Amino acid sequence: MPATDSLSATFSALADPTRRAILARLATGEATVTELAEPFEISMPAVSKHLKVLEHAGLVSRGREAQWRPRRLEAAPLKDAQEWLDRYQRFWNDQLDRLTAFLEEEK
Amino acid sequence: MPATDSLSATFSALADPTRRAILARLATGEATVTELAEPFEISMPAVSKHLKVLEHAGLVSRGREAQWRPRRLEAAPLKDAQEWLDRYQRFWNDQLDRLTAFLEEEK
DNA sequence: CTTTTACTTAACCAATAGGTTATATATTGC
DNA sequence: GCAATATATAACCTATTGGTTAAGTAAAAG
Repeated sequence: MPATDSLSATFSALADPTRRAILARLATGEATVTELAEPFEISMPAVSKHLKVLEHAGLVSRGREAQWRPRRLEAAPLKDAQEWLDRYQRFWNDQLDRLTAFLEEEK
Repeated sequence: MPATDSLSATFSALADPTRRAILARLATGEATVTELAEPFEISMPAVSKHLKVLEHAGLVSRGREAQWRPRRLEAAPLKDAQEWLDRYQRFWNDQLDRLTAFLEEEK
């Protein structure tokens, strides 16, 4: 069962620290592949593959300017991910409340 | 480079629709493995494996009651995931604003 | 038109993921 | 103690992931 749905693609793309770092870099503005690759000790093709994963999830788009292919952050899928998580917000609040109550009890 | 950090484990766990469905079920309350497996057409061991992934990410905890091992939702890691996404919130707002402005322009 | 720069694609590899069936373990109920 | 129920583990298979090196393409610059 390949995870073809969009939310799975998004979470899957976010599940790698290199890819999250790339997104963090793109949050500061457009960047070329070489610029994006610079902080990492992996090869350019490896970065290309990470970018392809991010593009497939719709998190990054590709421009063209001479021989550069500047990448841009596309945040829309992140919004979907956040909306999915929103539905669980009450649980971590509840659980924190219970923890707080318990610690209060202990005193 | 195996993704050992906690955020990667969380996003990775969320990247599968079966596991998200399990979490959704657990949001309605504790459930046994058999109960959790019921909606899916996969075998019990497959469900067991999904549960192990969720437990490894700290999203689910395991109780014991007679021969049952009821699972419970643990929402804390979801909070971390949301906080990571929070930092991008302004981007999807910005991009929506730009889109709105553009559509306004077109009229 | 050749070289340099900036990528991308192909071919390969080892490790992981997600599934299976078959076998073990633990607890309850007769 | 023995059978039934609930779950876990083992052994196996295939596809995907994340990396590599080597070869291909595209635009700019000499």
